[in-house]
Amino acid sequence: MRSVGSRIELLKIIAHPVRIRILEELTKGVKCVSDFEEFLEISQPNVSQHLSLLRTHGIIDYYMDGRLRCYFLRDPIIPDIIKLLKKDYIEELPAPACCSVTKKGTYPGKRSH
Amino acid sequence: MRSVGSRIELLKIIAHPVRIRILEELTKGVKCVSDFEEFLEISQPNVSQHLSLLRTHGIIDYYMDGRLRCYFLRDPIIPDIIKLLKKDYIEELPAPACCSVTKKGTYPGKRSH
DNA sequence: ACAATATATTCAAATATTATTATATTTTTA
DNA sequence: TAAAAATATAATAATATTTGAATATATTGT
Repeated sequence: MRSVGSRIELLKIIAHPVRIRILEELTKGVKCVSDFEEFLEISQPNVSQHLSLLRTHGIIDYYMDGRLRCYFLRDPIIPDIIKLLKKDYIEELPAPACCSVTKKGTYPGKRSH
Repeated sequence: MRSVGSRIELLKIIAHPVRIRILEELTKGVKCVSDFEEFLEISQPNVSQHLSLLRTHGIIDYYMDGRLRCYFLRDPIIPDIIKLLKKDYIEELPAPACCSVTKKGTYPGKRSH
């Protein structure tokens, strides 16, 4: 099992608009570099850089098909994260009851309300 | 509903070891700054900076209790993310069938395997 | 073998993030 | 009302991230 620490590292890596779009596409199926180049509208070297970063972190991998590199998802947490990013939340979390006590909050003075 | 773009921004903000620990604690309940100072073992200004960042992004908020600031969770996605970070995945995603066709992949040449 | 295609790597510049130090603000107690 | 406690803000320095430009590599077609 991966540690929470390495999961945070993973979050950091994927928390980028281009990389999320790459991963979103890969949840749908295999794609090669020039497929991405087309719909991401960024330069080929930049696409490669993002793919490379994702790959060195074990998030994606590829196989060769002629001179194409066909990328695919490897880390099973990705589809769950993508799903979560699209999940609809209606409200904020309920505010805690006023003046609940924090660790230090056996505060001697008067409470302000 | 929040856009996927703003959710990516949120990911970026929370993808930091200290901030995840703060949020993890807040899923358990209200905490004040000096509570964090204690168990995070970082300086008070640094705690405040992290809290401030989380607050300006609407992820957490606080109420006053005397001179204490009692912080609590606001964004309902946080508990779900924390849960996901701790979720146990046994294997990698299944590799796609060899040589499946990408958009450009009606490749005329021989396949390398 | 040579040209073309698909992709990767390297370097540098611009920008963003992080932690530290010093100082300020606010509320409460004496 | 002055001191203290709790917390915030600002400025800085160190570091990391991001992109762009140029170049390199690898595979296939001729």
